[in-house]
Amino acid sequence: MSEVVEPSADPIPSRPYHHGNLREAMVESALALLEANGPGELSLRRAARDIGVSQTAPLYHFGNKLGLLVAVATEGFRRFHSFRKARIAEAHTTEGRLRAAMMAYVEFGLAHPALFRLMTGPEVRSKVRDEALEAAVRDALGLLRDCIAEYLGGRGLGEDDMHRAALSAWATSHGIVTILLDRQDSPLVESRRPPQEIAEEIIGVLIGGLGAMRAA
Amino acid sequence: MSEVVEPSADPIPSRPYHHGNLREAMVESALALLEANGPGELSLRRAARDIGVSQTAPLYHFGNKLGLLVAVATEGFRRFHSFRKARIAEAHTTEGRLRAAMMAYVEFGLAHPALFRLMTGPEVRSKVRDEALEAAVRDALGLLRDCIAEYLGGRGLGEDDMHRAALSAWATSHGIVTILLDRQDSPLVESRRPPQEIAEEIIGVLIGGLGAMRAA
DNA sequence: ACCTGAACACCGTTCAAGT
DNA sequence: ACCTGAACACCGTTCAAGT
Repeated sequence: MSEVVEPSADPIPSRPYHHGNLREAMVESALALLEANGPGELSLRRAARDIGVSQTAPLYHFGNKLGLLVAVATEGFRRFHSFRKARIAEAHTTEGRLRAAMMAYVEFGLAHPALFRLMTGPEVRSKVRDEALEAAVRDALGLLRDCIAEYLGGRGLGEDDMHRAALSAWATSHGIVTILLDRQDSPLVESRRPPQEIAEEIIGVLIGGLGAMRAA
Repeated sequence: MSEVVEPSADPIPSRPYHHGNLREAMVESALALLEANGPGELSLRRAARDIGVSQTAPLYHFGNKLGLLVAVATEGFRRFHSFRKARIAEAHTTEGRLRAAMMAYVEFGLAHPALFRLMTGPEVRSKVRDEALEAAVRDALGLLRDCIAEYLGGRGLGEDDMHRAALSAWATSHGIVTILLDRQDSPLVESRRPPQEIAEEIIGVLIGGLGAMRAA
C-alpha cells in the first residue's frame, strides 16, 4: 500500500532484502531475550521476529537452533573471561586472586542466570563440539588454573594435584551458583543473607581444603 | 468396529474410558521417557500416548506440564532418599558415612542424568512451591546434614558452622555431578579416568577443608 | 550468497462435549 | 469425577522460490 517510497539511498532502510550482518544481530537478539525473560523464551522464530527478519532466515547462518545456542554460549564465555580477568587483576595476594577467580564465576552466574545456564548446561556443550566455543571455555577456565597454580606454586605439588585442585575449585563455585540460582536453598540456606556472603564462606572451606593439600 | 466385545469382567480391558490410576501411570511413563531418551523428549502428549490415553487426559490430574514435572521430581527425590540412606548404612565410620552421603548424590546423578537434572534444575523448583516436593527434598538433604553433624559433632561448633559445612558439602557434590554430566570437563578432566574416582578426590579436598574448620 | 513463504510435524493449553 | 476431540497459538525444520 504505502510502501512505494523506496529510493536508492534510503537513510533508514526499513527492511532491505539482505540484512547485512544477520549473524551478529541474531546473537544480540538472543542475548537480549535471555536477559529479559528466562530461557525457554528464546526461540529462533522469536529472535528473528525481534530483528524484523523472516522466521527461516537464521537457519542459513546457524543451520539449526543448536547453532545459534553455540554462538550465544561462545559469546557468553568471552564476556565471562573479560569479567573474570578484570576481577582477578583487582586482587593483590595469591589467595585474593584465587578467591576473585571463584567469586567472578559466582557473580557472573547470579547476574546473568539464563545465559549462565545456557553456557554451562546440558543443552549445548554435551550435544556438540565447536572449536570456537571450546577455545572460549579454555580461556575462561585457564584463568582459574593460573590462580590455583600460583596459589599452590613452589610447594612441590605435581600436575595431578594441580588438576585435582583446579577441578575442586571449579566444582565448588559451580555448585554454589547453581544451588543459589535454582533456589534449591530452601532447607539449607538462610535466604535473608546475601548470596555473595554465603558463597564467600563456602569458598573459604574449599581454600581450607587446598591448604591441607599444600601441607601434605 | 470390532470393539463390541465388552463383557463386564474384561481380563485385559484394551481401553476402558476411565484409566483408573492415570496419575501414577503418567509419572511412570514420564520417568521411562527420561531414562530412555534425554529430557526434551518428555512431553505431556508423548507420555499420554505411550499409555494409550488421550492427549489432554493428563491435564485433569496435573493441571499443566509443570504439575507433571513436580510429581516426577518428587518421586525422584524419594528414590534418591532411599538410595542415599542405604549407601550411608553401609559405611562404618563417621567420615565414611559423610563420604557415602556425598558419593550417593554423585552416583545417583550419573545413573539418572535426565531425572537428576529435572530434580535439581531450574525448570521445576525455581518455578513452583509444592509441599510434597519440598518435604522429599528436605528428607534427602537431611541425611547429609546428619552425616555432617555426626562428623563435626562434639567439637563445639555452632549451628552456623554446621550450616556452612552442610552447604559446602552439598555444593561440592552438586558441582561435581553437573560438571561430569555436562561434559564441561573437556579442559580439566582427564576423561579416561572413571568419574567416581575424580569425585572421590574432590570430596577428599572438601573433607580436608572441613577438617580445618574442625580444628579452628 | 542471502533471504522469503508455504508447508509439515510437533508442542502446551482451552474449551465444549462425552461417559 | 474422569476422559475425549477439535481447535488455537506456538515451535523447529524442509524445501522451493525469490533477489
